[in-house]
Amino acid sequence: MRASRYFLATLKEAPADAELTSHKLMVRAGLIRRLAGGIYTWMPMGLRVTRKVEAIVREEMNRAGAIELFMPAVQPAELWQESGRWQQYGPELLRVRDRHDREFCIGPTHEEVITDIARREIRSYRQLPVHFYQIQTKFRDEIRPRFGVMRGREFTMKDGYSFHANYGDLQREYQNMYDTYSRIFSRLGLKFRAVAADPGSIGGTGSHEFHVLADSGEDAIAYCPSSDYAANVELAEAPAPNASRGLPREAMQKVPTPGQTRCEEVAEMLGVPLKSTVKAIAVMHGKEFALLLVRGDHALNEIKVQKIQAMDPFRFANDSEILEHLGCKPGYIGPMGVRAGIRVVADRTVAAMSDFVCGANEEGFHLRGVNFGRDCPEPVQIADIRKVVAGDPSPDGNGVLEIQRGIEVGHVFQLRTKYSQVMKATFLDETGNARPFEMGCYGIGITRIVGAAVEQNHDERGIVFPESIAPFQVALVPIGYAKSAAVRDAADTLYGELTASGIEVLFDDRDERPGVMLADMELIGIPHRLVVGERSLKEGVVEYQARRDSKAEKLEKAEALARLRSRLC
RNA sequence: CGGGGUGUAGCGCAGCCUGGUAGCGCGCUUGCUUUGGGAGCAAGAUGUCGGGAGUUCGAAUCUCUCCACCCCGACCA
Repeated sequence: MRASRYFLATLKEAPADAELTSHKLMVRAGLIRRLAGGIYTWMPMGLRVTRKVEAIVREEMNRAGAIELFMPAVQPAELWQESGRWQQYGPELLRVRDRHDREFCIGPTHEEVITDIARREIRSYRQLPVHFYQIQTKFRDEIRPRFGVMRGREFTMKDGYSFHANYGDLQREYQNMYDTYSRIFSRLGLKFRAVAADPGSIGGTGSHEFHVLADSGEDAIAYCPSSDYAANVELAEAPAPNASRGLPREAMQKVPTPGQTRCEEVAEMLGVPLKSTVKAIAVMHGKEFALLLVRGDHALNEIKVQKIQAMDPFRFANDSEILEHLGCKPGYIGPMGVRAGIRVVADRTVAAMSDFVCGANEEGFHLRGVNFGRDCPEPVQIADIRKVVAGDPSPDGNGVLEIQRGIEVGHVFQLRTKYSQVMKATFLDETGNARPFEMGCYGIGITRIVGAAVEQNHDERGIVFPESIAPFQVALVPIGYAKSAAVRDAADTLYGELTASGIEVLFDDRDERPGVMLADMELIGIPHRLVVGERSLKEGVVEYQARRDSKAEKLEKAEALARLRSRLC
C-alpha cells in the first residue's frame, strides 16, 4: 500500500478525553475516532487490525469444528420475554420500537436467538453435537463507557454456542474451547492467563475467563506461581486461618479517636498494626440491617457477600440507616453492643482475631482490646467475605497467592439447560424422549483485544503491534523520494519485490521529511522497517530496524529481502 | 444514579477572577527555501466562545437553566 493513496490519520496530540495509554495511542495512530460516548469509528488502519484478529479467531474456531453463521443485531422483545431477560437485563439492554410500535432490542448477546434456531432446526440427537458461532456487533448500554474501545457500548464480539445431548459431551466441548482459546491468544501474540471465574448473570455452572495481562487492567487475578491455580479475585477463596483464636490478653478500653474514621487512621493514631483492626460495613438486605466485619487491611468481596445465604441482593446502608440502627454515624461503628436481631457476619479471618480494635458505636471513639465472647457476642455467621490478597495461602493448598491485573478478553461458560429449558428447546434422544439441550457459550471480545494488545505492547514512541495483528508487516520509508532518482528506483523496486512475495508493506511515498515518516511508522507500530536513502544506497545497503530494536542494521538489499521473506512468508 | 471537573478554530490550550476589538501552539491553504528524526520564512483561511434565558449601554467573562463530555464509585467480551 502506498501511503499517498491510503489514509493515514495520525495526530501529534491526543484528545483530552483519552485517559488510558492504549486509548490515546489508538486515537493518535489513527486507528479509531470517537463518534459518541463508547461508540467508535474504526478508521482504515484500525480496521486492518480488527480484521486480522477476526481472521485468527475464525480460523481457530473453524479448526475446532465450530460452524459460522450470522444472527441479526436487532432482536424481537418476545424472545427476551420468553427467557425472562427482558425484565432481568435492565437499562443495559438498548430497547427500540419499530413503526408499528413493536418492541425490539439491539442484541447485547445472542443466547435467545441461537436457542430459537436450535429448537426449530435440531430435532434429533443424531444432529448433535453442534457448535455455531458468529462475529458480530453487539450493543450494551454500559453505565460508564471508558478506556476507548476497551469498554465501549458498541463492540465486535465472537460469540459461540454449542449444543449437546448430554453433560459429558458439553464438558468435552468446553475443554475443546478452553484449548482453542489458549491457542487463539497465543497466536495473537498476547501474554494472557486463563482463570476460574464467576459465571455472573449469564448463568450456568463452570466458567473460565481469559485475561490479557496488563497493569492497567480492570480485573484482578489471583494466581499461584507454584501450582496451576488461577482465579478472578471475585471468586478466589480465602481459606480460614490455620491458627485458632488467641486468648484475650488486654482489657477492653474505650479510646478517643476524634476525626479518625478510617481503619488506617485509627491504627496509626493508636500505634497498632492495621491487621489488628476490624472494619465494620453496614448493609441492607431488603429491610434488614446487617453488619459485615472484615479485617482492617482487607477489602470486602461483594460477590461473595451476594452468595451467602439470605444476603442476595444487598446494598450498602446509607448514613441515616446506620444512625437509625446503631445510633452512630459511619466511621465509628462496630459489633459492640448492637441490638439483638441485627445480623453480624464476620469474615473467617476476623472470627479468629483477639484483642482487636473496632468502632465504639459512639462518634469520636473506638475500642481496643476487644474480644468476641467476652466483650461482644460471637458473630451470628462466619463466612468468607473478603477479597484475597497477595500472600494468602492458595485455595488448592500449594503455596501462596500472587495478584496481577488483567483485561478480560474471553469467557467460556457451561450454560447447561438454563436457556433450553425456559425456551423449550428440546431434541429426541435415543429412546425417543424429548430432552432439553445441554448448552455451552463462548465469547471473545474482538475489538477489546485490539485495545488490550496496544495496552500490553507499547513504548514511548507508540504502539508495538505483535506481528500477527499489525496493520502492515513492513514499513518502507524512502528518504528524498521525490528528489533522488536512485532512491526512487531502489524503493519502488523493493516495494514491488516485497509485495510480490505477499508481504504487506506500507510504502511511505509521501515525500515527507524523514522525521515525520519515521515517527508515523513508529506510532502506528509496524513491526519491521526498511529505510532507503541516498546515504545508505551509496554504501550499497538499506537500513533494517525491527520496531523494538534500538538501532538500525545495514543490510544488502538482497539480504534484507531474504530476511523479511523468511520471517514473514 | 451519587460525588468532582471541563466545554473557546480540525486538535491541544490561554483569556473568565476584575465585562469593553476573540487569542496562542499544532494542523490546514499558497509561494519560496529546506530535506537522515515531527523544518524555516512570508502570506492566508477557519469561531453561532456548548444551547437557551436573564443582568448590563455592552457578556467568552456575571446570574439562572438545559445539554454534552471527562474523572472517581455500583456492570461485563
